[in-house]
Amino acid sequence: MVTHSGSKSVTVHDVARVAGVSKSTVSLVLTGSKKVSDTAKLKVEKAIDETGYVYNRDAASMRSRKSNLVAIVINDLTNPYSAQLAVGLEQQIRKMGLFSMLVNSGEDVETQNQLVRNLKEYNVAAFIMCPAPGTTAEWTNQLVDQGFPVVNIMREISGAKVATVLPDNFAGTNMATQHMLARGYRKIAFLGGRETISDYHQRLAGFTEAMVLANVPFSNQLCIQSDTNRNGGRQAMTTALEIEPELEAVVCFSDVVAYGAMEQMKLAGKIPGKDIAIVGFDDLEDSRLMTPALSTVHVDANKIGIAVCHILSNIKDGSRNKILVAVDLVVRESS
Amino acid sequence: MVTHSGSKSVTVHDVARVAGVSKSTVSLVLTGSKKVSDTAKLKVEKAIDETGYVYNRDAASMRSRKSNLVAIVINDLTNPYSAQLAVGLEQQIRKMGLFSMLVNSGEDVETQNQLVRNLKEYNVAAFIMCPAPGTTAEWTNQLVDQGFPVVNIMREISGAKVATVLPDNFAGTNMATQHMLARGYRKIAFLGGRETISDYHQRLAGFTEAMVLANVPFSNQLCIQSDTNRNGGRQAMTTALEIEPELEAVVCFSDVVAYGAMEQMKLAGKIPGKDIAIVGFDDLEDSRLMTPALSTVHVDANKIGIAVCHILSNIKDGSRNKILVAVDLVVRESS
DNA sequence: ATACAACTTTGGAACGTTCCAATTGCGTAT
DNA sequence: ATACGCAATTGGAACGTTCCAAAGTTGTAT
Repeated sequence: MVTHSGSKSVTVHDVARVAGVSKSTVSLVLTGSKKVSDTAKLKVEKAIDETGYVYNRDAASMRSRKSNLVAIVINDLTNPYSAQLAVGLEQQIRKMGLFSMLVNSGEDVETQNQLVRNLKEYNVAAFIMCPAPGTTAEWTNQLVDQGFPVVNIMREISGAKVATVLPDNFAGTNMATQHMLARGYRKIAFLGGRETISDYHQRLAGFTEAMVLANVPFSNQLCIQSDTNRNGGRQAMTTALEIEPELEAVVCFSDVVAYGAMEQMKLAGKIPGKDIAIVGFDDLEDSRLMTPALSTVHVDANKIGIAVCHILSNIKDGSRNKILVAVDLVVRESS
Repeated sequence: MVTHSGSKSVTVHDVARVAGVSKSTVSLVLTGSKKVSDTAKLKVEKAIDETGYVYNRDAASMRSRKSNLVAIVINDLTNPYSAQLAVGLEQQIRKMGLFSMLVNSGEDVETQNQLVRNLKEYNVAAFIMCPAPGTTAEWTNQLVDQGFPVVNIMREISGAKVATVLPDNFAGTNMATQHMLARGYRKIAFLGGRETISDYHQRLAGFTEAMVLANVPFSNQLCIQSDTNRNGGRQAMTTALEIEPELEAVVCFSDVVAYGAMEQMKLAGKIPGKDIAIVGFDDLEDSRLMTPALSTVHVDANKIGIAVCHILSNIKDGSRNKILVAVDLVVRESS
């Protein structure tokens, strides 16, 4: 409980006195009201400069019962894609004239619970959440029922009465897999991800549908779950090569998993992009700098930010729409 | 300016009525005062549960002129080390019973300016800043003079009257370089970083001192500046090999730069850790998963968090102490 | 029983803003 | 000149909390 700034602060009263108007007029200027004369506005602005006044949002938010503080609750900031997404969201939200704060749940549902409990006390205007695994529909709905606008991103919680913005996971892996098939590969594995995360199912489905439609036989054994980090990618690749030594291509759950898989491929004496084709998902900055440059499904963080803001600006409680953000396949050297 | 939660909220008055005590007593319980009887405390806590009361920090913060909201202003969240640092800081701050919010300046001093201006309005208790390039001492001092506790991290601004927490940059590269020298290498380059960032000088100094003390001649030409990202590492490595084709070892400004350098080495037909030894700085998660696993200077994000919190808890304005956080050399396969 | 200290509890004022209803100012039509 | 409408301005109340000084409740020593 650190003490706040020092000195007695400058208030609207002080500004009013200096400007020679009433505090109400100052308030009107501050809130950008149309019904204040230009002369008054000028006087007030001058007085604000002279006095070094700083707006007190706590007081404003308490009186007006409004807030322009949006909380972004991210599942894991150390995941490069999450970080990229967070940055994109932040920018879009600021463009809307709102202010965003970021907190990190670290994929821990209890931490997430704590954070949200605290954030409620800070009177946030809305929650943008990438929910930690284990987040229930009940919990989410409770938050909504308390009157907080909530938008979920990246992960879907079935039964939750919230708007959700997702990349088109199905289309992404579907395109990627079709691309591999078009290249003539038949022995294809799907690496990484876990059943506990909603997007896993969608990405896996995109893969299997492409395989089935192309009449290519494949084994569920070659759909290998793993942690969604570099190490997970290595393990999944190891397993894949044990099961199918003649593997021709892999479709990965994410770029980070692909990085691990490429690493492991090299250790096994296979050259990625030559002996085994590989494609990722996310299109991280690093992916075009890999050797070989990684083909991947590009997900535009800004588009997600825009979609979220769109929902935010015309939210009504109970709106449960789902927005799929289009993705593109970016073909590079690895496939 | 999104509208806040819906319904009329439950206040201390409501809790007081249900508990059968006065609002003052409720307030005492909420603030964890010692001078309230156990029976009263129990009644109040029960009433809080029953009514679903949520604390209104805006009101509290306005009246008490205190805040427990700490702003962490990060230079670039998409940089993995910054992200790791941010997460570590967040955890430590929460352990102190404070709440932290994260914002990202994206290395842009104008954005940083905007963010801080906004954050002041939110009555933050303190700023923890990794200042964007171009942040001046005047600007920083102004913030301090306005009464805000400020702690700078990672980057030092000369002339700024603020506490600063830094990894021991000099010792880090010094150890790393000594390690290379002990391995018998003599043709050593220092790759990455830019003069515009304060820690560049310290890390470079650690390198040159080790070289000089060992009586190893070296050329400034082999201290090659670059962007501190993967691409920068590639470019720096390219230049290094042009200047000195017989290069034996490289000390890198950061792990990310080292990643790029390793990439480029491979493209040039050199095997990292075998043909050319390489050491990084930061010790990112990924570094031990590289092939070869990257030797690096380990900087403990939690230690930095702890140091920051230490400063925060006994800050007095004008305190200008500088804390160097100890670092360790982690030797892996790459050297 | 009374006095006193120590501990608990309490109502009213205050924090800085916005909302509201009322008032002022001003130009135009009567 | 008077009345009217419209725009601009204004003082007081209110938001939900904490602070403060005063009052109430104990328990113990006289």
